[in-house]
Amino acid sequence: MSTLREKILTTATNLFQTQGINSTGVDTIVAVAGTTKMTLYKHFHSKEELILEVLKQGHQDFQSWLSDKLTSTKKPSDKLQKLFVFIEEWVTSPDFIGMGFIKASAEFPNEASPVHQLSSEQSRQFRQYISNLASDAGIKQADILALQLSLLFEGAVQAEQMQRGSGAMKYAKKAAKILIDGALTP
Amino acid sequence: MSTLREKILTTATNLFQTQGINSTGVDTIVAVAGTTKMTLYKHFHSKEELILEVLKQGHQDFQSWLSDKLTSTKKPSDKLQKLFVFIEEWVTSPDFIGMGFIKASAEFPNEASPVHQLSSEQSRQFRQYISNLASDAGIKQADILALQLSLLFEGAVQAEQMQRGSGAMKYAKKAAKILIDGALTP
DNA sequence: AAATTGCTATACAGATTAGTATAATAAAAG
DNA sequence: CTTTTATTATACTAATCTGTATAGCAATTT
Repeated sequence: MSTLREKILTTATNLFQTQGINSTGVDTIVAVAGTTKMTLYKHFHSKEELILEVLKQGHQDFQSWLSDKLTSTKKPSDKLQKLFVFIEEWVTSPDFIGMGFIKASAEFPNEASPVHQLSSEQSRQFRQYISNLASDAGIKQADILALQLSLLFEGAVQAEQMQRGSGAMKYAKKAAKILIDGALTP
Repeated sequence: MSTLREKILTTATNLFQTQGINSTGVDTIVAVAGTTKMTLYKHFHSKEELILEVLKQGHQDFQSWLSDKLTSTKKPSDKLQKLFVFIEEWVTSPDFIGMGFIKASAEFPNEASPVHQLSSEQSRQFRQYISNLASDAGIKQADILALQLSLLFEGAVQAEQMQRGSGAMKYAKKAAKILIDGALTP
């Protein structure tokens, strides 16, 4: 396993989030990663492929991290509540740089774009993950609640990126609690 | 008053939203608008100024449209509820192309960028507008409710852009009603 | 009639972009 | 020892980008 490939991936992840995807050239990526363009293009056939791999890696890391965090919580209805607690920790941690698929879908609005399609798919997967948690908690219309919670989540990530330290996720969490409690007691 | 300036503005607004801001060159804008680069640069000193003007115009149009819609509703507490009804109409209308400041802040993540700063300011203004409606309705912690409602709004606009016809705003509206009702009856 | 104004058309400069070609270096594997 | 593999370094191509320079046209204004 090449360590340079991972170095390029993490460097690109950071630059894409902090400077924008289209605004970050491959020359900048290799310079920061401390390698050359030839090496980058041996590991990734094109910039688009690099973008897609960055998205895949980021989403996988996030989902793994979240699943790990939630294993300690046993009761299904508690998991749904804990979800936003952990997400708030993540968002307010100093090394939070945003959610890949949110920025990517904004920078690639054309629905025919592979980047847009992957972003859309990842957003759908995350919503499905929440929906499964809601189902396990015995909530009837789990899909609807999952959609509403994901709106709060994505809106808060966006708000946090627009102005760091806005505390958006704190109040998203409180709103989520109201919606979850409402869905739990029919 | 030049009509070409407006033509350039509306053309740029559409292209920015459908193709992305950084992905849309001034050559494309003038070609679609049916004019030349010289004319564009007579009306706007730079592409950045054009972007800023597009944002200002879009935000002003949206706020005017929303204020007009809400004048027919007299009772303050009803206004807050009606807000999401009108916004859902707007989002589901066929000529909906998204919210300028949401995409702009994603494409210009650097906080030092004037485009990012204006986007952030417009988001803040919209939240303040909601907060004022909440205050008029007699809600105590109006700022918190306004933040939560704006998260639902921005999340839903984002979701609608990620997948048209997702119906995200419909359920954002229902979530908003729950939060508003909860805030109205303490 | 002359001058100003708004716009078109075209060509260009200078910078940046994604991606490739080629040669050299260093280390590991045969 | 020799060959393969991974990487570096540099130079390059071809396209694209923002912004400007120059010249001309057409309508309005003075």
